Amino acid sequence: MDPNTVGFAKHDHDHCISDAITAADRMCRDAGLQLTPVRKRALSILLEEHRALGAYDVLARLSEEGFGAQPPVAYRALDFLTKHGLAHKIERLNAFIACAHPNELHTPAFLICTTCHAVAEAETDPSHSLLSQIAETTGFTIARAVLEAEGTCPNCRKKADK
Amino acid sequence: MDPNTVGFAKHDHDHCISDAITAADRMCRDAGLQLTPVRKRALSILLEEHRALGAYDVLARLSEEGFGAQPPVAYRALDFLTKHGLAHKIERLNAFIACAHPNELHTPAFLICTTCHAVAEAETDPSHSLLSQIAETTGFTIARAVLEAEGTCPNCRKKADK
DNA sequence: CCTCAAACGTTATGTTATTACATCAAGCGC
DNA sequence: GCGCTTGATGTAATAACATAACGTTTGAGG
Repeated sequence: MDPNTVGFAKHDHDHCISDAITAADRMCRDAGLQLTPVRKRALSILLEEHRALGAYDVLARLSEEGFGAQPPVAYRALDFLTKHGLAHKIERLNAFIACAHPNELHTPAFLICTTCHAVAEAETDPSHSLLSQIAETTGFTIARAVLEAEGTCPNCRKKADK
Repeated sequence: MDPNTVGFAKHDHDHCISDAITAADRMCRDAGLQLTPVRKRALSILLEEHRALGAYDVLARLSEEGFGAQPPVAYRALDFLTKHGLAHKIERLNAFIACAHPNELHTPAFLICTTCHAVAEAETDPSHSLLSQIAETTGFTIARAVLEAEGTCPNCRKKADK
């Protein structure tokens, strides 16, 4: 995909990467968390794409750069990032993506384009969310939600219409 | 879990299995689909539980009964069932569950109890669903959606409160 | 300096899923 | 009936995703 799209819209990608790293640094400092070299590098690898990368894709990049070459190296870094809201796992793809809205407390929804494989993170309104309604009527207590949609992004749809 | 619960409420389970098989039979006949022995048996295996079973769990049961013992045997049967709305894949669990509302066109939402591992299928209102709102504002065309919530079911919550 | 906890590395293994190819049976035109 | 195609099944092999277990390193705090 075009690396200059996010949320299916153009933007300054280099800038968005460095901003995100800076924000992650501050967030971790404030929270007393260690954004170690592997973790930071894993995050920046994810940030370089607006699509989801498999753990082994990330691992390959990390090991090229002198980090460990075994799966736990990648999984531990990705666990850290997802645990602290710096990245998300896309269950449908068994893959990971950098969080587009760190700092904010959120239940993200993902839009996965099956044509160009871009993944956009959309904010949801927790108050009248689908799932909280269901939870209310059934008495189920939600701890974590997965909201993922597959389909065609606006860019790919335009191209297909031609 | 108690096999007599679904949607976290008691019901006549034997009856619900045979009803579902009958409905599947008719549906396939009407649609010109072949509900072959492996496929029918895979469906009934899923129906015996109100939790999600891994493909290899289903495979083990099938091979015990004289069907093939290799992964594609289970995956093909499960693909058929999910493709035609007789079962669903729970992405969070990499596992499969019989559909609780076959025939009806639906975008199901799943409530996964992390204590007893029961999985309930809830119907969603497609009209003011979260995701269709997002789709509208972004121009994304949704082909398929995954809605899954993890948490505590009413039964387990009651027990925990004691 | 010592201890503890967290991070990191590696080996080994477990779990989930697919590719590729052979066989078999039903439907169909001739 | 014969040969063709199509869809279903079976098997072997492998790919892709993920974790367990254990040793080493590092840095903070007593």
